[in-house]
Amino acid sequence: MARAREFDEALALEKAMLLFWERGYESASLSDLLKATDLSRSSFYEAFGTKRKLLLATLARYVNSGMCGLAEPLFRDQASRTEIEAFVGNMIAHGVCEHGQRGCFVNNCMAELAPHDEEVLAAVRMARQGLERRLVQVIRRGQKDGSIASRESALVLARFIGSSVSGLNLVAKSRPGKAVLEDIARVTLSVLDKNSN
Amino acid sequence: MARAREFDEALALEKAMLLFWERGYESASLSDLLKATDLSRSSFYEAFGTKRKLLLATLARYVNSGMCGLAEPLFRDQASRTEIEAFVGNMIAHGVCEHGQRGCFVNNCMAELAPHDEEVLAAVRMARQGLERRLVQVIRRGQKDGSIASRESALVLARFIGSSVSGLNLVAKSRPGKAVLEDIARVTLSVLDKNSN
DNA sequence: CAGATTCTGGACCGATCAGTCCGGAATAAA
DNA sequence: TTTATTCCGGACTGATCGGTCCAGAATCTG
Repeated sequence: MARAREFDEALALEKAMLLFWERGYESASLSDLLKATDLSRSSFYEAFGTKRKLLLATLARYVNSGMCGLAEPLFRDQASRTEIEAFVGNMIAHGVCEHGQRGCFVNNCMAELAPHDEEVLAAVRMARQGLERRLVQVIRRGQKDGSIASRESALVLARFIGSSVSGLNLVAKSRPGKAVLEDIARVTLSVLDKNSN
Repeated sequence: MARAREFDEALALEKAMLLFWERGYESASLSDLLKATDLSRSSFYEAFGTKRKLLLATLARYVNSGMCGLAEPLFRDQASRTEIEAFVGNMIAHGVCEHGQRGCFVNNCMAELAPHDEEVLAAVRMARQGLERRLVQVIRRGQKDGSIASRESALVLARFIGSSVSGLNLVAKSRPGKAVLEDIARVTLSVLDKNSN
């Protein structure tokens, strides 16, 4: 009866996400988005509604893909301290790769839009909370198996790690070099040590 | 001979900075800037050139005002651990105040513009470097007077503190509440402790 | 094939963007 | 007052913004 859709909506969503991620929301224009997704104007609006709705959609995609895999170690079974270190390692690797200046998409949205957009703020909060909850589980496991100190509660440590990783991602945008990021990560992780002196 | 300038350029610069700080660069339109500075279009261009030049000028102003006073404790004579704590305390206070969603102007510029604007990147790097250098001095003093552990070099600790404060400022944009920020700050500062277990 | 449906390129919309320019009002010194 | 200088409101530019709409091409079922 009807003509079949000829473009891959999921793929277009990902392409759009990459553009928002790289350029931010405001400075990614509609023409940029059309070029990146290779969609016609009509198909674009048919598929995604408005630019703003598309942003929310890409944000959701990013979050429930585990930050595009960067947070994958944390979601392994039996994840403990080793996986936290792998997670932080992923952040460093991403921070020095060819697209390192992108940082973390959630953080970018938080910085650019959260202060003036309630909906984005809510989405970003959910994302942060999701990561924090998982970090609490992993840290708790680490505290049980002895790889992580118990002098601070798992919740407090999770918040600290979450904040530190955000800082790391942000600092990476000034391209300070891998060694600097590794120094920061090392000190950050030392907080988890049982004996740090 | 000539008519005297009737507006306060320094004041206008500050007003413009506040607008950029709150709204970011892209979404602060020229009309917004004119309204905020209370300048006519002509006077604006006469005084500041382009919007972009104005941004650089406000960024410079912010930096060499010591982040609008937030970093003031660090620049006191004999500054040591206490002043680092005061600095972090200022960040928290700023993060929960009525304009808390502004975060740090340098960080905002870094997040929004540094990846695609070489000049902003350079300015941001200079700013970060300035803070880092001062932190090194202060930490070194702390290590001498015994208030800060020496297991890590002053430079590494300075980078860690700098990154952590950036993270704190960023996290504050999601308005997590003062208690959360204080938890994060406490753990961050515990890295400076001689015995943290 | 016919008919139904959907795709797509591009014209078009009003609004806004950053930036330029001019002419008259205001203000000064001489 | 004359003259020089600056200030400023507002008209104006070309470009671009996000978003709508339509006509025709393409693709399907029957």
